[in-house]
Amino acid sequence: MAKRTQGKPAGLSRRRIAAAAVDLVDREGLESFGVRRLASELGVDPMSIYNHIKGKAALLDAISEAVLTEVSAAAAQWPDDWMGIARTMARAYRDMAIRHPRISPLLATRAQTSAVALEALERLTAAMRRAGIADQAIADAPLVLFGFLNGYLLATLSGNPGGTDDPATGVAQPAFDPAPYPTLAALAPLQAGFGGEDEFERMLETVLAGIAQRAAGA
Amino acid sequence: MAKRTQGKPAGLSRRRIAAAAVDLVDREGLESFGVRRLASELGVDPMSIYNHIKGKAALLDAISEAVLTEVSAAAAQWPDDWMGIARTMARAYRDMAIRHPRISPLLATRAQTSAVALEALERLTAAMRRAGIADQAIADAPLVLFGFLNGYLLATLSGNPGGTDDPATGVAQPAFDPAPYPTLAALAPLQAGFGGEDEFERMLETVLAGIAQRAAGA
DNA sequence: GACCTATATTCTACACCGTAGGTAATACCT
DNA sequence: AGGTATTACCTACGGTGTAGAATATAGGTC
Repeated sequence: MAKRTQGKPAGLSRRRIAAAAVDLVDREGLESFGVRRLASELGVDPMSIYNHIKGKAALLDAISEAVLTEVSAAAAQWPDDWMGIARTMARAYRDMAIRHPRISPLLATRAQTSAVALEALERLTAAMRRAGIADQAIADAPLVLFGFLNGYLLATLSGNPGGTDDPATGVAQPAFDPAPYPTLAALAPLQAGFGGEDEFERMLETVLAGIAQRAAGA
Repeated sequence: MAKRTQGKPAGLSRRRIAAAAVDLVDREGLESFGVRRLASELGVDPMSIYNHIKGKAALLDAISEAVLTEVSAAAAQWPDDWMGIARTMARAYRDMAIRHPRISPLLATRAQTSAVALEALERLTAAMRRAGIADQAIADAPLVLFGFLNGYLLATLSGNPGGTDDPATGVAQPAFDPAPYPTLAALAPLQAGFGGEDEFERMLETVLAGIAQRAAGA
């Protein structure tokens, strides 16, 4: 009966589990992700994971934390002006989301209170204060910026503006009847770069312009 | 053996199922929602639902569609100017999200290609064209606006900016160590109305200002 | 009215899920 | 060397989505 291998160390750790979970979700998506799939990926009993992470919800938190850490690590040095900081943060955030398109919905859904997130917000708001902007405008800015980022990335990374297109060929198909929506149909060609870098930069500048205008006391 | 009641009509329909699903998610949340729960709510066998809606994914689509219809029905009459239309749409969208806070994550996550959604976008973009705005700015506007709306509502409706507060008393608790984040700590009082109407109006105007500035050819 | 067919409903069954509770083997500290 | 805490595993329970088959009603055709 001494067939068991129970106590033998499997080298599990919160870090290793989180890394494997990120990989697994990247490969197979959030839908099919689960404790048991992850355990079999790690060659381990499902229950072993519970010694390091309390449950599935905590597992998802660990995934969020792991990819968020990538974001703050991305920018080696930060600009001094608040707009530069905001731009750098937004781009690093988008780069991460593109690296992990199936994880980014998690970030948008779950409240962000981790240390890395708070550090980033502290950096941005401190720079805005240095620039002499009104406190209320500063307090509002992060929610406007990250609200937009989350919503925009959610929209562009999972689906497209009506219809399926082939990511390989990049050929978009309208997939809606153009007759009742003449303006949308006319505008469709301009949405060719949906989710692309140029589009992102345009929209980011649009949002930053709004924040800047309010910062200027408009 | 003639105890079965199988063929007896239960009065199911796509509409009735969707309405019950909306009610159920409103009451008990998305986490616990499922085909079986919904079926027992309707006093019906789980598989009966499949005669009207193909599966769980289609069920979630039906929920989205149902609440989206509320949005377009909300505005009795629309302004003529594009900013007025955008404001009206944004407010109706927020009202719906507040009525169904546990459903709104669904809208942000799933691509919106339903007729009601397209109609709304057609109305907005047509008004912008009438105002003589450059096509690229028009084409970008909906994604900026609804990106922000989805991200903002996601953030405000499920959780708050770091820490739990009691919705009854409305007393917010920072719940993060203020020492490493002096600016955030100083700004915390200004986030008292987190998720409130005043805050929403300020941020909506911020985003609209950005769109307007680009519309003006900046 | 009598028959036939399409459709709505239910039943059964399967593979999977998250996780509570209990047990064994190792690692670490004294 | 001995004792304890940690790590890992096993078993089991109640839940899930849904494929497949059985059955009773509704509606059209003669």
